Amino acid sequence: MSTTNSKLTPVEWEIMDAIWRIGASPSVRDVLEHAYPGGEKAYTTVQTIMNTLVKKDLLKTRKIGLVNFYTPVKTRNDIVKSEMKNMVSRVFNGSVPALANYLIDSEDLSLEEIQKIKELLNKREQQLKE
Amino acid sequence: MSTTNSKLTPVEWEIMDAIWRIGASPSVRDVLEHAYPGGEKAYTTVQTIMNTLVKKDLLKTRKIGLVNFYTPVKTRNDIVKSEMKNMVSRVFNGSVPALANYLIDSEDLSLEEIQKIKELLNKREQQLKE
DNA sequence: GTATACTTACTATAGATATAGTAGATAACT
DNA sequence: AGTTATCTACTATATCTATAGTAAGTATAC
Repeated sequence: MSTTNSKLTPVEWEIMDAIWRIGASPSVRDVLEHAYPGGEKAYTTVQTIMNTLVKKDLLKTRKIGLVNFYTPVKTRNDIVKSEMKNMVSRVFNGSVPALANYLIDSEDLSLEEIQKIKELLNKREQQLKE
Repeated sequence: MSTTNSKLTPVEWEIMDAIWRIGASPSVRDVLEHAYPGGEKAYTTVQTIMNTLVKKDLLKTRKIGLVNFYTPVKTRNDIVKSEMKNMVSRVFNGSVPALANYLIDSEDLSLEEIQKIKELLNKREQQLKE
């Protein structure tokens, strides 16, 4: 329920994404290697960001030996959901069809993509009709 | 073309939205009255934000007498487009159908909404088939 | 024509963001 | 056991965000 809306900054997204992708409880080192294999950020930078994510209640730590392991508190889908909700309410006045309308008009969808989306809609429609 | 991606903060959105709604070249006072009729923010706060929007190239000013009038440089749709592009690439791996899939699964669309969206898709499909 | 109101430009400040360094503890190699 | 690497905790700093105050100029209203 109470999604406790802590918006994620771009870098925080990057790091959360790495953690979700890893799919376990990685250490700072693990995240660093997955997210920035070319050394794009310093170890301590990643560490700091991960700790602010703990503060924001998006990660939990458990220490084993001297190493901290970070576990996501929320699923990616939880966060996506709240970002989308936010977007829809802020930008499309709360209307999903308005968003759909925008997408259909503005992104150039191919015929295949349109087809795919229609199938998804049909499937959903069937589900609803029970 | 070159959307010069300056992300808008929440308050900046609020204010830009007011300006777009007003639909002309409002002054600080105009915006204040439309966006915060209950005096939720100080005049100078709005003024400051509008000036940072000028710095970010989202507004242009023209002074008449001693009053500045602010004109949007971009349409709301321009900004929405770049935010959506951002969202899609960051969150849905660049795939609009993935977003569609998410929406169809997670927001509870009514049968009518589904119907409406299918119509939009059909229309678009027709257009494409020429 | 002086007091009042409104506007701008500039300044201030608390908090967040992004980035990273340093010190001290621990483990690991030789 | 001494050197080296690794990890945490803490600190530092520049920039941005959100908010607003102040000073000084210009109109307006008696």
